Amino acid sequence: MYRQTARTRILDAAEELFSGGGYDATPTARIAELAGVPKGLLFHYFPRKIDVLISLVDERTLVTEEEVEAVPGDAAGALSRLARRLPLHASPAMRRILFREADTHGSVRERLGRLNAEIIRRARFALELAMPGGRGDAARLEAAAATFAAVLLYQESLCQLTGHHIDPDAVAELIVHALG
Amino acid sequence: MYRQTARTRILDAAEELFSGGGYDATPTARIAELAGVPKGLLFHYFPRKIDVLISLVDERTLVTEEEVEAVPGDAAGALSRLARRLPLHASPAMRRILFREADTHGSVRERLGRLNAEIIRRARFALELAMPGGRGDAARLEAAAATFAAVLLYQESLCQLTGHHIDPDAVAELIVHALG
Amino acid sequence: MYRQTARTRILDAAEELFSGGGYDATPTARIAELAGVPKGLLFHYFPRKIDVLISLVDERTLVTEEEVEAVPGDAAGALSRLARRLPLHASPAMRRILFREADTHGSVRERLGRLNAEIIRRARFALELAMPGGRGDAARLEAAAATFAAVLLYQESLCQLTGHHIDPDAVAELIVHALG
Amino acid sequence: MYRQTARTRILDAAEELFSGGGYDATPTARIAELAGVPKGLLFHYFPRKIDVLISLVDERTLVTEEEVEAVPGDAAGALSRLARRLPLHASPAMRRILFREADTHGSVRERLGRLNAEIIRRARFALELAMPGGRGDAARLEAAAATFAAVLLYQESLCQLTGHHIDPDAVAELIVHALG
DNA sequence: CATGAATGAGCTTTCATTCAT
DNA sequence: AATGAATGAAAGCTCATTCAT
Repeated sequence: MYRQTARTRILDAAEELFSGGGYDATPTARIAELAGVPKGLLFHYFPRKIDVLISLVDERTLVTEEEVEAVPGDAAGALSRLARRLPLHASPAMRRILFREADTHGSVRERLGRLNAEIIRRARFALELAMPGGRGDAARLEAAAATFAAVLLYQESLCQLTGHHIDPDAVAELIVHALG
Repeated sequence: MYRQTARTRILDAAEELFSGGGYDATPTARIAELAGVPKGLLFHYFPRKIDVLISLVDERTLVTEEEVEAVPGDAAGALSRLARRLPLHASPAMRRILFREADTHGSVRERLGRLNAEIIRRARFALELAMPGGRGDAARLEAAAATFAAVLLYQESLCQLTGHHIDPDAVAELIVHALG
Repeated sequence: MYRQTARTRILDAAEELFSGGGYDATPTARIAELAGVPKGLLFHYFPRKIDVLISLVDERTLVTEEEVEAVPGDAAGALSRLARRLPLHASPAMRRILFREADTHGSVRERLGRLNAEIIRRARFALELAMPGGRGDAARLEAAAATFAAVLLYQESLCQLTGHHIDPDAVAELIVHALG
Repeated sequence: MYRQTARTRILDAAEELFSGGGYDATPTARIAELAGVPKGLLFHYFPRKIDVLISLVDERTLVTEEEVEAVPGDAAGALSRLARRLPLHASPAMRRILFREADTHGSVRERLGRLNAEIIRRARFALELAMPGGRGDAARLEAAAATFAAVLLYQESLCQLTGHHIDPDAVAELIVHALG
């Protein structure tokens, strides 16, 4: 009746519900209901509840690790671009799931770790290329990259939890200035 | 039989278990068991499960908001000191609970919000006092304070989730350099 | 395993137990046990315990409100027939439940109210038709109908609670005589 | 601290709560709370919960069984007076308890049985004395007395449950007319 | 008498998961 | 693949009752 769409609709429903109320607080029955499929079918596609989360992260979250070109001399611009285009292909809902359920299952944690590493790598790359002459030692550069990654990763959560908004562009400019 | 200790032991047990497996994944029965009290007694002190979490945050978490002295000229030192002494009186376990269960209940979120605001306030204060002449505009100072707060708040989670360690002292030095 | 019978067996068991010990004093576990189904299945069909009672009243209690023919001149006979055939399709057990749990839930109360109204309507109809000339004013006729309804409704409870038996036929004859 | 009032206040509270929500639905804790006494004290005065109900019925319900004078010739008046002054000394709340909890415990049932018997006895007495010559045979007189008792006992419940009001005076007049 | 912490059996309800069709 | 009834362990919570002080 649903052909290949049943599985997709289950994942759609789970994405919405996990992102809203959290994995633990979402019964499989509600996922099936929202997906419009019978409860049994859910377990046909995903033998255990955790498999829904795992598949979600596996299939709807992609940390892009390809090389990026950087324009020497415009480190701030490169960081801003990084902020606007996280190396993460994922819907806002999936992002929330990724951060929220990081300790629910290893596969989620692993994905988040990869994302963090990739952001750091790119930030480091941008800063290195952009600041010729290697002013500022390696340790400071490392701290700068890690700081930028932390801000990017938690900016959204922080805003949601504390109401305090952080402007990534301002942080980018700040960091570049620190290394300039 | 337990005098005034039963309630305390329940909170002790909850602190340990919530910090370990999370609020949702911890049955009240296990809390009681670890506390060495009958299940019913838990509900004598805490009518609903969520009240255990609320009391924990209420009683074992204190965001200190008193004024702090700052030494003009040593902004990096002030930030380092802030990092080493968060304006938060709480055990490591309670800290984990605070960050992890922020979306489980409003009272937890509120406490985390207050903590964030207080860190930003102190960081701003330290930076303002330390950099005479007001070099660097207000917006940049604001970004610097918020960045430092984000790093302090999530440093521990980040390390736990991604394995990547951030050195707050290095970040402090970086930020001060940016405003210098 | 049970086909369409599981739900029926649950209602059967509930009917027996509610009628015996009362709604409040009957644990859902005993209903399931008597029905020979697992506890969980009861909540599959009836999400809350009260839904068992509501369904019971809804499905196993019918107040028939169709018109009735009355033989002019034989009011006592009509009332006796009314007593023997209450406009209520329900087992003796369901009758007991109806009277006993009237304040447990609105739906039970509503059903009992409808039954009372219907008995009064029929009694009035029988008396009106049977006594040509309208001897006895309207108020007396109304009191007669209400009295007969009260006796019919509570006759069984009264007997059970006080041990005192009332003969509806004698009351019918009495009432007709009063209006004669 | 309360001297002899504690026990009284417990009974007061129980009377209010039993009459409102019913015996089963009233926790002993709420009784103690409303009475303003600690839970333990309740069980000092009443070892089991049911003892509260029993004491209530024992002490706050009195079926008066003394002789009554009847005025020959005014049966309707005698019945009306009986309706207005039930041979029952009890608050409206206690009345509700008596009818509602009749199957909760034997002592309540017994009291209700005594009340019913006494009403029948008085109604019979009034009718016998008032109608000289013994018109109407004994069986009809018996039915008349029982009918009047049924109406008096359940009039209040009926009104509460079905919304239908019965006027005892009209029933009195009706019954007397039936025997006249 | 007075107190309220302590006790544990039992309650309703939830839920992931299985399985026959 | 599709269906939803079936299952039972476990959850949160209630409550009459006990008891040490």
